[in-house]
Amino acid sequence: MKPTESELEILQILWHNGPLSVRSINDKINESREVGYTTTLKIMQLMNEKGLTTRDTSSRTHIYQANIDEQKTRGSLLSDFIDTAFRGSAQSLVLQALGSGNASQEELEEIKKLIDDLEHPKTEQP
Amino acid sequence: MKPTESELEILQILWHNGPLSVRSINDKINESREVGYTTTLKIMQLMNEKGLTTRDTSSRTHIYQANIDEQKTRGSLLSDFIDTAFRGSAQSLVLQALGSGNASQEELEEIKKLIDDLEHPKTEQP
DNA sequence: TCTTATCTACGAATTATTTCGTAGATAAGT
DNA sequence: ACTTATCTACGAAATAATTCGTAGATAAGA
Repeated sequence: MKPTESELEILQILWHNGPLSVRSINDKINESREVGYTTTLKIMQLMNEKGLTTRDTSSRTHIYQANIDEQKTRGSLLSDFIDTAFRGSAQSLVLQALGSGNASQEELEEIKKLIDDLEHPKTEQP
Repeated sequence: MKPTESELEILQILWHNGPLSVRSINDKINESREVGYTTTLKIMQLMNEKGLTTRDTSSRTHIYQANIDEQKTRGSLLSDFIDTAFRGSAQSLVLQALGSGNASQEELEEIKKLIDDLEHPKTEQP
């Protein structure tokens, strides 16, 4: 259920580039680190068995696509991470993330807006 | 340099309970999951070799204490996590963390305050 | 004292993940 | 047609992390 590091790396690529061949994904990975083609192939075959991806095998070159939702996956990875690294406190995590100067002025504004929305929820529109 | 899951679990216990024996730590771990005593012992011996902890061996029962800083460790785990799970965007992480209803009213207020401080930095007090 | 409990050290088995070589099939290029 | 490149599948080695059994030393309890 929880993707490994390598699997997550591939999922990110699929989420942001749509369905791709093993070759394309391996090329993208190799932009940042060196990995053999068959390594990537193997991992993607395993991902498929696990249901993390689906693939189109109608042509010789198989085309893979993500089969789990980006938001949901991020969500469960995050709550896992909050538990193990921040002892369950989302607040500590947010304070640390913002405190270390990781966000720009505009981003901070957006976050404030989100908080306001959360604090004063509007009734749903029809 | 980067602690494993088990190591992090132990570090959390040390950070929040001060120097402890292997027995104490193993007891604490067993409150949530079952693990043999020598397993914990082994991991702590490895942690010591890696410099994650120091220990007092003056009595037969060795007393371990954390040798890396909680804030710094959290910080580097977090930036790692933001890179791998949120493609480098601290903003996305914060929005997700707050959006999923993980924070209380008071926590949201505190976060807003922090943002205000970040946006309007005061000159340092002497 | 002697028996039992507790502790460390060590080595090795187990499990999970990543890595890649080789073989066989198909397609592309000449 | 034939030679080369590309693709999948498979198996197995390499690496990393966790798990625990056993042995020997020391302390505690009867």
